Amino acid sequence: MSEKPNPTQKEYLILKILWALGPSTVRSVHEALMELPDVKKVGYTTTLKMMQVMHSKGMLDRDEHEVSHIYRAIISEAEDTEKILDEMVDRSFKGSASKLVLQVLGRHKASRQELDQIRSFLDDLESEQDGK
Amino acid sequence: MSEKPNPTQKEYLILKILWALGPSTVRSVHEALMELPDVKKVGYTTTLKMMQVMHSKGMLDRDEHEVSHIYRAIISEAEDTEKILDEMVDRSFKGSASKLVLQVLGRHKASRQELDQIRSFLDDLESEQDGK
DNA sequence: TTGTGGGTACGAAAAATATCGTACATCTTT
DNA sequence: AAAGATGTACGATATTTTTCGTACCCACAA
Repeated sequence: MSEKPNPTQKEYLILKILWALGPSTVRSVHEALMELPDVKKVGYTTTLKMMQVMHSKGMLDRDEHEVSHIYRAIISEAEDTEKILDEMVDRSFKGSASKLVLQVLGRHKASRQELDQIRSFLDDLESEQDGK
Repeated sequence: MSEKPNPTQKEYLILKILWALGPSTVRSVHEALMELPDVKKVGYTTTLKMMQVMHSKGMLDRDEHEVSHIYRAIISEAEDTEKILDEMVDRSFKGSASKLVLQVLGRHKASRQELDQIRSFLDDLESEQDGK
């Protein structure tokens, strides 16, 4: 029964803005959208309609109490990230999370503090594995 | 005039199959596609056309030397993964690769060997930082 | 020679997305 | 009260994506 059509690319753009801004009016989203480089400029009603459709698809929630409605993404950025990461570990890294970790660390320099933080997290994981 | 329209969801499905199978004929891709759970069954010519369109969009490359052409994805799975990961670190984790690492490790259990592997990678990074 | 079983190409219809015009309602300011 | 500035709603149109039907090609078996 549940068909969950993932957001299209344009819809995803709106989601990202909503995640960045938090619950917002169509106006704010529209303006933020128009400021993004590389996005075609469209009229206000286009963004409005877009968000109305997303709402009817159950992607956005909205508070109609105020004159100008406040929209919020139903799926959180964290959930979205998690989903993508999980899928990536499975598919691209054949279930090996460490491969992904290595790749990420190789490409993005982390500070000494961050590295230490990871290290102590590893410690925790290991002692957990050793069985309490 | 390079407009790089990312693959749509259906197109992405085909890319994933191509990554999994390696260069293949439309027939193979179509069959693999039909075996996937949760995907609507469509006719062979649909998959064919889909791949022809992707080819004309420059997403797929093909060897027409043989009767039945062999298609391959132009962007590699690794490049795709990298792109997504980079974007994710920037946007979701505000540039902090370690946050992403922590989240991944927290959700996918890694073996002792894997953890050690990460650890030694961290060592390398640090000694690099300390200056040779 | 006449199927039959692959294949490709491709126009066109169907379906889904994206864009906009216009009608309407509410405030605020003149 | 009329004019502006903002907003929502929503039908229509435009554009893209997805799905097929059909025409054709070539090899091979009957």
